[in-house]
Formats: sequence, structure tokens, C-alpha cells
Amino acid sequence: MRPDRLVTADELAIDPVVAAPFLLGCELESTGEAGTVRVRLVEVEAYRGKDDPASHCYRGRTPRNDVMWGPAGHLYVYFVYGMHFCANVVCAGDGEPGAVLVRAAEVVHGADIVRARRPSARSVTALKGPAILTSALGLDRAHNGVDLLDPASPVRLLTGERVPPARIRTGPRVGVAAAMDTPWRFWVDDSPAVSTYRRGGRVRPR
DNA sequence: GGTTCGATTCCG
DNA sequence: GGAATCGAACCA
Repeated sequence: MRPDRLVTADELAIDPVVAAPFLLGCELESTGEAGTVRVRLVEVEAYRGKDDPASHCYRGRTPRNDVMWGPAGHLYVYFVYGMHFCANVVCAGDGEPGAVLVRAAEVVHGADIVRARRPSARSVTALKGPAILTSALGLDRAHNGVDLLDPASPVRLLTGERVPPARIRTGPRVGVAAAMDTPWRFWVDDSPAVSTYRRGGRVRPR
């Protein structure tokens, strides 16, 4: 039987690099007007704080990244490329901000809702990409800061079936130019939903 | 106040 | 390979 329970704050109040592999296999459940969609995370990326040039928090606290400095277990949603939203699970360690970007997932429940939200999508079950994930779950800026560990929240984080460590792969983060040497992307090796890797652009000189 | 470019996706 | 499309961050 599935260990279906909410993730606890203790499990996320740690270094995002440690929390990231833990989140593989966990499930996000989003309830909106259309109903409830539930997905199993199969690809994530860790972002730290001032020691991570790729992190939104690298240059300090701003209104945009504020949620990343708050309590673990909240949802950090940001708008990018003028049209997409990406979602992160906030983590914390050593008084530094941190979060784990959810990059890809498999739909566990609510495929009909996902199809309605993404009519022209190739697959209704494989959500390969962070913005595809948020659109399937119906997440946008209104969900920024939501507590994922509260059963009454519109979006919740549950422990799913554990992923055996042997099936977890790591590599550099997608689309990130800085910190190419840190393998902080984690994915489930045998999942068909894992996104395709793209290198980041050139590192911009300061 | 103006400019740059992104933790992306989809189409050609 | 390139467009779409907005705003946060950065520089003047």
C-alpha cells in the first residue's frame, strides 16, 4: 500500500541538494475549480542561496524571491520568458534560502483535467518540463507562497512510493549557464517523463 | 528611465 | 534554429 501522507516540515528543513533526491517519487496534488490533479515527481533541481550563482537568491532578498527565504514546505512560483510559470518547493538549511525546482512528473490522477488544460499536448501523462508541469497543475502567480504541508491548501505535497537510490541519476541543471560543475539535477532513470537536457547559454560577464 | 535577457515551450 | 512576450534586475 502507498505511504500517502503529507510531507513534514522537518523533511524539508535541510539543504536543498539533500532534499532534492528525497522529493523524487513524492507527489504534488493541486485542487482547483476543474478538480484535482495529482502528479509524481521524476525530475527536480536544487537551488541554494548566496553560494549558488544560478539561484534567484544569489544577489540577495527581493520581492520576487521572498518566498525562498521563508519556511520550508511552501511553494515558490515565478514567471519567466513572459509566458511561463515554474514551481519550486522551498527548503532551508544553514539559515540560507533554498528551493527545489520541479522539472518533470507523471500524472497519477486527473489526466482528463490535464488534457483540458493542455489540448494540444503530445502526452497527457508525461509532463516533461517545469512550465508544462505548472500548466497541467493549473499553477500561476496566485499560488506563490502556498503552504504545501497544510491539508487545507489548494496544493499539497505528499510522500509517494520511495525511489530506490540506485534508480536516481544526477547531472548539471538544465538551461543554467553558471555552475556547470555542480550536478544538482536529479531524475528517476527509468521514467519516460524526464525532460531532455539543454545546456545553458554563455555565462554573462559581470 | 532604458536595456538586457531569462531555472521555457512550441513550431518550422 | 527562432519567435513569443513580460518584467525583474542592473546600469546610467
